[in-house]
Amino acid sequence: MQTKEPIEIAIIEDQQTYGQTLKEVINETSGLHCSRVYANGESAIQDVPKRSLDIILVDIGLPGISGIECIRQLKEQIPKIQFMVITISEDDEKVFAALAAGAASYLLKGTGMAKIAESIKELYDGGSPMSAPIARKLVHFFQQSTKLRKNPNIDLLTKREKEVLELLAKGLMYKQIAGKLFISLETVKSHCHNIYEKLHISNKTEAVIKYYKKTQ
Amino acid sequence: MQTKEPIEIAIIEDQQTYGQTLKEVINETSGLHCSRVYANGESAIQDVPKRSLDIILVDIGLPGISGIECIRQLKEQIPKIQFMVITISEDDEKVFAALAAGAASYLLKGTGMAKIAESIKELYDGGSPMSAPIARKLVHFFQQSTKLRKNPNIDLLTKREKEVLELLAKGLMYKQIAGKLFISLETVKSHCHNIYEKLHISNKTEAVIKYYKKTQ
DNA sequence: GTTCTATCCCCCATTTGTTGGGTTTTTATG
DNA sequence: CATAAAAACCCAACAAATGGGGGATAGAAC
Repeated sequence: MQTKEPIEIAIIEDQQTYGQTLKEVINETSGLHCSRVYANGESAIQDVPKRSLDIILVDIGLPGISGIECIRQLKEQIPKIQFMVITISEDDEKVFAALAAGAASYLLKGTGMAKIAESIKELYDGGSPMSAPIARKLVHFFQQSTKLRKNPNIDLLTKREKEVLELLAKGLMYKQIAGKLFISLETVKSHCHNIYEKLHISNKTEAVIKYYKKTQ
Repeated sequence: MQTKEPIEIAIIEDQQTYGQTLKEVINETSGLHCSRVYANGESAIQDVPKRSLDIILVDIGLPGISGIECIRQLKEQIPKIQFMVITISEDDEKVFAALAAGAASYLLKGTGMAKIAESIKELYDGGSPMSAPIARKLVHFFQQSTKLRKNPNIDLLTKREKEVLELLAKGLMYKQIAGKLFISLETVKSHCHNIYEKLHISNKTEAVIKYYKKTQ
């Protein structure tokens, strides 16, 4: 069981002490192996493509090129490498930028070393370990982005009208909607007319815009 | 330290044995207290508003009203209650529906009891504990939803065509676009025709949809 | 019983999309 | 620089889709 290949790890961290500690802890953990600690993004971008790595731990507050930019570039070149951010900053902007850049895990500094080692394994096994507040941020983001009910007008629509709106938003023509709902073209027109009135708009395009805007 | 109020928990779970085990484990954990196990969504919806609860664990595969619907209704009535889904299903549809309905935590059945107890505390403290594959799904969703700006077709558009598309996406009519860009209606038509061809679509509405799909 | 919803119909104007021309300006490139 | 290609612009005529204004009917909901 101990004989299989260890997970190959590198670290990008400008604070020598912390980076060194991380490296030591990783190398003391069975199944994990860390060969390199890069002190900045530039050297990592230079060197990483020459190595065969599974996971890279990145601090995002680096001098010079930011950890986020570093992830973006390396992820594009070598998509199979997974990135774990380990940092102090937990402001939304950084978190979302890091994830958008390709990070799959985000831990706050302060996380215990044992937990970090465990998280590395979890990441390798297809998870996305997050510190508690980060996970919550993600869930919030998701909930916002799916919350369709921001538009109070939309509640004024009847069931049927909502159905029609959905289909409009898929790009169907009146004729196709009629076919799909087994009603006549005239009925579709009526429904749309009512929809437009209730939403205070005047055509299909605006309806679609309204529909997609609320999904923001 | 042990003197503060315990976290008040209820469970919605149709499988008696599992529900009972959960309850017992919770009540054996210091700081946690579970008074009720509801066997279905209906009874929970009836009774929960009368209690003062912090967290509800929900199985989504319930007879009758689904756990997801149950969360939606209760969350609307009492937003401060936090929901933790504990279920076997890990298909995207269920996961996303549950989170959209208001769940803040999602664990797969199979998670150890100790881990569940720990996760309850984490949830109460503002985290969003997720089983590994669920967390990864969320991250993927996020990355997709921010990344879709890679519609290669859109790069085929000329500068002017992009301008026109922008205005289409704002809901302007051809006539208005013509006015705004100081060109004739016929020119707008031409541009649109070319846009539709390049994007492999056939009308304004689809253009707007494509536009909004890529930008967010 | 009145109101709301869903369905259908007609007529007519407007908007949009297609086809098939053009001209001029800009850009690329040999 | 010359010239070809691409982009931006314009026109017309027609077809299709859309939107507005009238209706009307049946059934459900209140």
